[in-house]
Amino acid sequence: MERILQDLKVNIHNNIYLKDPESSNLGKKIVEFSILLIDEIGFDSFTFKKLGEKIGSNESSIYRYFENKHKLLLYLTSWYWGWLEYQLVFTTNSISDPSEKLRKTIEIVTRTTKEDSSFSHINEVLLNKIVINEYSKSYLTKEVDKENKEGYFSIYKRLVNRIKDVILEVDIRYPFPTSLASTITEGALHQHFLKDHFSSLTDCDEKTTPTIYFIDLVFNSLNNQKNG
Amino acid sequence: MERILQDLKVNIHNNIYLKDPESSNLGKKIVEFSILLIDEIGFDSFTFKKLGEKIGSNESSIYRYFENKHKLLLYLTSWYWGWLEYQLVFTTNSISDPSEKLRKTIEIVTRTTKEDSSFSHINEVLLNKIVINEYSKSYLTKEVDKENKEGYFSIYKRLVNRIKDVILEVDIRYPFPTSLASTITEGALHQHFLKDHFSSLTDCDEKTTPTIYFIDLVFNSLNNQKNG
DNA sequence: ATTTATTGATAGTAACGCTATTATTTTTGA
DNA sequence: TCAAAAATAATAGCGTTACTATCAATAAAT
Repeated sequence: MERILQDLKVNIHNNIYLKDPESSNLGKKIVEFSILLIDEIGFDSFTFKKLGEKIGSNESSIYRYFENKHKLLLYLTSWYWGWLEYQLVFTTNSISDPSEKLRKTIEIVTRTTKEDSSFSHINEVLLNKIVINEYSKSYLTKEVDKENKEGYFSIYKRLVNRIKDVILEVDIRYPFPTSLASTITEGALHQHFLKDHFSSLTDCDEKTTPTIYFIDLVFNSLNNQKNG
Repeated sequence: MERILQDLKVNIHNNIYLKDPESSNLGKKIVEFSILLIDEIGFDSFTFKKLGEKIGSNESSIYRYFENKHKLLLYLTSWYWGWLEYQLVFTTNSISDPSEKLRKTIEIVTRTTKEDSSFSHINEVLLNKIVINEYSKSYLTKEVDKENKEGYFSIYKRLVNRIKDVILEVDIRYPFPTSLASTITEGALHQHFLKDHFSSLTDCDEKTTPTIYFIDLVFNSLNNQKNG
């Protein structure tokens, strides 16, 4: 799997970028260092000018790859969800027992990324932190419907859909599989955020992980006689 | 209750504003029209200059009430959570049956605000929409820890804590009452957002409300023999 | 009626979010 | 290997944002 992941190129909707950042050294540096800089100063203070200074390149050159920092965030988060999706598919497709498969699925989606899988220039640990802290900002905009129609969120949607399918494999009669899938995905990010900044709003910590919480939550709702 | 709510003044941490907007006509106009304008153009495009034009007042005057638009958002969302908390307390404190109390609590927290309770100058219907679309932006910042220490999120935290207490009244042995409470609160906003913009990521719609989904989710987890 | 507080008007500044133009370097492919 | 093409860098510029400062005009309070 490690090898497969290393050779993998996440397929990102090509309207998100003006020029494919994977197609050049500068492009890769933009991606690599934008992750470091966004993690460091936050997306709100992040600018292409600062990024340019960081990589010894010019602001105007960065604009040839991405229209604006919003599109760059869409790129980074799409990459993250695509990467998670691959992990999900490769890890769970050999599991035949539906409950075991769901358990593993929840684990992959809700766990913290602990080590940089050395995927070339992309630091997945920091990218995971960025997704926790900034992902919501990519869709909480006035342009969300237009961008959704353009397909900018399709990888994320496909991921949530996969989770929904795994849920239904365990309990075909559960009435809210899609909402449960989106609750797990978004809720896990939220519990991680709370763990780091609002510990009084979560039971999760290093020991009681979001994974444990969500596995309990999900399996309590499935195969429950109340359904149907 | 209507009367009580009309006379109510939500108690907002006084470092959020420079001058209490409730203390003057201009202050009330700032609050009233900022809700309309943020709903109209979104928080990202919202500026004090535009608000000034809208209310026929000067940008610099608005700056005498709020340091910046971030603080104004904190004010509006704090007000919203305080208002919700009052509804919660007044509606549920007479309910003695814990399950019934929890059911009502979930309903209040997860439902859409349908009519403007004519609370003076504040349009709660639009404010509810603003909370759905913008609340995350108030805490997904680099300053969150400092602002949390200052107490800017205390109303929200108190609300989630109340929900946690109601959960524990139903099932004292449930191991994740705080996470469940924060999942309901944040998750409801998210499901409403999905319903409006990503219908393929939720089972909720006009008929199947977030309330129905969360009541099912919560009660499936409580009084479950697996606990303890 | 006059001090005091509030609001408005104007100006200014640094940074942001770009776009345009031209110069320089790097790549390529004939 | 040389010339054309492509990519990058440098510079400038423009409108807007996010303020701060100053001073004038009004309104409120004593």
